[in-house]
Amino acid sequence: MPKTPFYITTPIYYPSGNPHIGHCYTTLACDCLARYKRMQGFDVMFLTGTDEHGQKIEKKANEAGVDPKKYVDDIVENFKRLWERIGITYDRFIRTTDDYHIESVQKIFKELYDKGYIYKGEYVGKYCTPCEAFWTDSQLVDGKCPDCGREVVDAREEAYFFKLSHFADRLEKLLTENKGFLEPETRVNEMVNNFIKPGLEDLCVSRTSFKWGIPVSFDEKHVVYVWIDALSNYITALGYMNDKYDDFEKYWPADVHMMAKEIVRFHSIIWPAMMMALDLPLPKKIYGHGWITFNGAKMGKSTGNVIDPFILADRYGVDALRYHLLREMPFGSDCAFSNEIMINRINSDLANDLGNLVSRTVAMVIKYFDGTLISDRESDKVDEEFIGMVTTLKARVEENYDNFHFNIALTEIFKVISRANKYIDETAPWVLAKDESKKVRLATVLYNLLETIRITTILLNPVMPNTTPEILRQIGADSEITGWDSAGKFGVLPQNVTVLKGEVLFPRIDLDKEIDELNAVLASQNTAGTEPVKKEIELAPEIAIDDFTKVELRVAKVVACERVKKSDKLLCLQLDDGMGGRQVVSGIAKSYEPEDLIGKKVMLVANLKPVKLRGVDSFGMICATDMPDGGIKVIFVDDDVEVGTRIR
RNA sequence: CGCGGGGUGGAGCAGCUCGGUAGCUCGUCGGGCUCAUAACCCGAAGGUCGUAGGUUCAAAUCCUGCCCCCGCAACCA
Repeated sequence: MPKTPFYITTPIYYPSGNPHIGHCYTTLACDCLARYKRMQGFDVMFLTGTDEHGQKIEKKANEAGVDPKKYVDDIVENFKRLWERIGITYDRFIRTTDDYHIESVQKIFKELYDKGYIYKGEYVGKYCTPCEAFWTDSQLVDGKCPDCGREVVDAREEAYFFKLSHFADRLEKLLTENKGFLEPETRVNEMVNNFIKPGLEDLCVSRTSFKWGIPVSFDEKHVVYVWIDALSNYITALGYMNDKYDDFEKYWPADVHMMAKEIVRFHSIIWPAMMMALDLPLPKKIYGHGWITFNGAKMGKSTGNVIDPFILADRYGVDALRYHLLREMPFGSDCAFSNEIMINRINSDLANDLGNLVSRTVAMVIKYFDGTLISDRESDKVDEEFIGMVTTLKARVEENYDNFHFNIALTEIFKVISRANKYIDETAPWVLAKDESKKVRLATVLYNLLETIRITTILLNPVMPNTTPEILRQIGADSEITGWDSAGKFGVLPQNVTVLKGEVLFPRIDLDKEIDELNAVLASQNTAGTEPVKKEIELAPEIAIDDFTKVELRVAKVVACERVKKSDKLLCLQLDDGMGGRQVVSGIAKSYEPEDLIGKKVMLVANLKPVKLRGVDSFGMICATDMPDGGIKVIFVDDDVEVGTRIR
């Protein structure tokens, strides 16, 4: 009987910078699922890869003075190195710069065009030259570039559009009626209310403003923009419209696309619409997990809180890292990461409970039976409840693995491990050992413990694939009795099993000492990183003095200030500018209360063209800086300076 | 009135659908055990279940108002 296919994907990651622990979770979750499904006997296809095109990479490569392909080649190697380091068993790695992918994307684009789902459109006056960006009508803010606020020009730029709007009804139906298509379910409302109900706009799917992308085959001045290029990877990697592979029929539709929550939107709206347009089956499930946060902030390079997964794996072991991430991340929400949490988790679960259980059990078999149990058995009433809990564990674990509740599956497993430790106390083998007539009973107790270890270890294998074989070796479990199915049966180990003393599986970590050492490591990294950081500051093009004097900066005093209604970020300030006063709206409400500003003197850009923000007129702007933590600091002027004074 | 999630002992969470002893993990304190990685087992302390009302014999759980936090959307000129 052929195995049932199971297709699982991570997003393809954007190699504009090196991978960090945030990337690890998604990939680990997929890896765990892939290993689990393989053990169950599925024919698994586990795909990951990199999304290598786009303006940002083109720009970074230019800055680095290298060819974009060369630039991504190096970073992609780092991704692959990390996956190897943490034991990721992907079956296929796709790069959007791979020839077969390029070929397929061009064909897909053409197909969509031929079917009428892609059409050539044209903008008038919606191109921001400095930003090199196109904007649709609704994206413009008061007719200006939403990124930089500058005027957009009437460039008649052409671009191809995908008829996303055409699929709005079907998408809404898909999201709301097909329970389980998008999980966690809370995302469904977000998508429907925020994107579909307000009206889906057609999607711009080509660019002429940069070259680092896949050319549109029938119109070579365009390159395919990220949506069709990147999302298609899930089918091109199977050989859809190319000859490189021939797995599309076998694996499509995907069983699950796994990803972090911020890209759920693209996968639950644009991607299914593309499938609909191509008349292909829809993926079975989109799953958006939470973020790993550090002091409440998302893990990422920009916030400077990156925890190097290589360092963690080196210090604590790959399996400890895998276990920690999968154990801590709850379904649907974020999980806080800190070294302290991780060390405590490793100590209490892995060292104290699991490692110690194996250690003490094996030690007793060696001590009381020279390593080989006798075959006679004598059960007792206390065994029943315990064994019952162990035999039913597999079903509970499967249910949770299947639903990506890795944390709950692990909790269930460790409940049993904990119960086993208690069982030792209840049966007190060291007491039995003193009485020769209790020898059979003693063997029974130890056998029950070994079986419990065997079963829990098998169930832990997808999460801790490096350590579990060693545990099984220590308890004398041959490979024939470590299959997934055997985790549902109690009594599989030979009655006269022989155990082996092994290394300590998970050494306890001294928390205080370890934190000190980690801080030292981080400090040295930070010092090492200081120089390059300085170099990365990129100045805007040089200007002449008269360019600067075009900007009229004047001192103004805040006389009144209030929040702008229905806005989180905007304050409306009444300024005394020495020329009759004016109103300015400023996006600083997250960092300042209105009363913080009243009476203060600020720098006013006095000759800025007025705009309307959230319906409120703003005549100029006040100068402020962005802080690294996302806050804003207004630049205040010394109180001695007269209102209205020109600044230069 | 944009949509949604949440506020439970020191920390992190469960319980809320189907009202009735507030449970788990970590931490703290005390005890037990000695097979084991100073681990393991037991016990204790510690909670106005955000807040104000309402329904009820009875509310963490149902209803209403309010406060606060978070995500998505909008908004930084």
